[in-house]
Amino acid sequence: MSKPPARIRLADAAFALFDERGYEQTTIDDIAERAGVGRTTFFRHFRSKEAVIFPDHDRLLELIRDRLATSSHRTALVAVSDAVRLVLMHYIEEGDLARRRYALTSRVSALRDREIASVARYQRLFREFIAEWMGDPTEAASLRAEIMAAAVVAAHNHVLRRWLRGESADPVAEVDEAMSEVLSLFPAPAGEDTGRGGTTVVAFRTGQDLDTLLPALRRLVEGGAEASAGTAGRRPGAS
Amino acid sequence: MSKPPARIRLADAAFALFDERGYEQTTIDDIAERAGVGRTTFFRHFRSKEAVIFPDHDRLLELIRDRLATSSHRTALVAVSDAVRLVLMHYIEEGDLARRRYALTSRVSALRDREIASVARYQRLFREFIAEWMGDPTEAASLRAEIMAAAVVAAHNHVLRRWLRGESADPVAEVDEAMSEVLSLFPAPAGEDTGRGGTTVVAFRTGQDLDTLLPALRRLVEGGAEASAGTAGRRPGAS
DNA sequence: GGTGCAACGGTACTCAGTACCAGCAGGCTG
DNA sequence: CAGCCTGCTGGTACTGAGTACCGTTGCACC
Repeated sequence: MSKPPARIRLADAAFALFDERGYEQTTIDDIAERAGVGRTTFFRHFRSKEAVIFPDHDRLLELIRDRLATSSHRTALVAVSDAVRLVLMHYIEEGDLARRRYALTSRVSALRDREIASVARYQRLFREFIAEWMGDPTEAASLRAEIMAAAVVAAHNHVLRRWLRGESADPVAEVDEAMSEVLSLFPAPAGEDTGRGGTTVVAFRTGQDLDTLLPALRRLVEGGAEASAGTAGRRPGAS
Repeated sequence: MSKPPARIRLADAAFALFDERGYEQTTIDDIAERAGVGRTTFFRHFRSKEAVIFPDHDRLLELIRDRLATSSHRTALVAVSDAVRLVLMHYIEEGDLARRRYALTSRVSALRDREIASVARYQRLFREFIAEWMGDPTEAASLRAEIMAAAVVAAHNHVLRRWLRGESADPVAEVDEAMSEVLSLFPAPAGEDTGRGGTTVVAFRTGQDLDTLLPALRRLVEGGAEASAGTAGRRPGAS
């Protein structure tokens, strides 16, 4: 009966004590004592009290960075929505541990804040990747990259939280659905993923009927990418 | 020459010292001493060391809650994109103070994390408002609310940061633009803000030309909201 | 003057996190 | 075997944030 390594014992002890007495009511001394190690050893394995319950976000962040760097997707958004699956997978592999952590972060605001800060780092990575990928330094492109990254992360979090609450039996399928929902929000620029000669229809609402606006539609299609992109940002329904 | 109230003196002293020595290198004792008050008084005015430099998010959150509760906009997203302006306005009114805070949060990760956590609270409020407003408890609606809230906040933050960096002369106009960009991503359900009899065109990409898909388009338009909503999530370009 | 009250200062405490030092087991070399 | 290096460990002492409590001061109002 050889004892498991100190790191494992500390994590187990921490989770157990947090469950028993709550997070704030548990001191590092308590954790170290139950794990049968000295206080110093705790800080040798974990940077802080909060770090005990969180996964290694830095490593995961690096994993994602690599995945993005070597990705060969058609658009930045597809690459990112693919990479975000890594995060979901990581949590799923943790299984019950992830759920216990969720129960804690739901109750303790300090932990919730920390979780949110971690998520923000993923979002930032995505934003930078998208912006770089687009290679378009304009303001509009930068804003678009920001919104895209936020949408991907929000969709991921939504699915993840559903799974953590036990509301989802198949989170992988759900995240696929959620990602295509996000992708559908951001139609790819014309002539990019489809070959030339296709048709791009831009979404809008209008009080006119289809026949009335058909000529304008034809003009847009024939005008190519620039013309259709030019109207994408406006909202004809409001005029 | 009557001294300004202790709260102001403390905040001034804190900002000055943070600039001089850096955030971590400044202790509460330092701040209290420079402000000419006792250490106890510091904690009587601010809950923590971080709280000195942050605005009163709780109050602002309440302001926004009220604004949302009394808003009479056509869609939840419009109401939210309107309410988020309050946040921007608040920062703008702070003027130079907001910029000094930004310089600090950019350097000190603990402060950045705290800022992010605050922003997440706004986002959560927006998400809950949108979800409630939609009154649609389905999974798809819930996901949509989450993404909408994230997009609004991302767009706001983008404009705000530009202004904080001195890259924007007219942030109010910019946030208006950014919000209509967000609104254009989420077309309103049919028959809601436009009267009946209008036409809804759903965005998609296809390899076919306009004439080929025109019949299908007519069927969609005549089929009404359900039919068009049914195709909104798919991506014909991928099939 | 007395009373209530709000803000203040001081002391003492807990606890997270850091720095430093000393011990100890195992492997490797001479 | 002795010497030595290395990785892991425990202990002690310190700094600094945050809390609890208590006594004091200043001020308005009666």
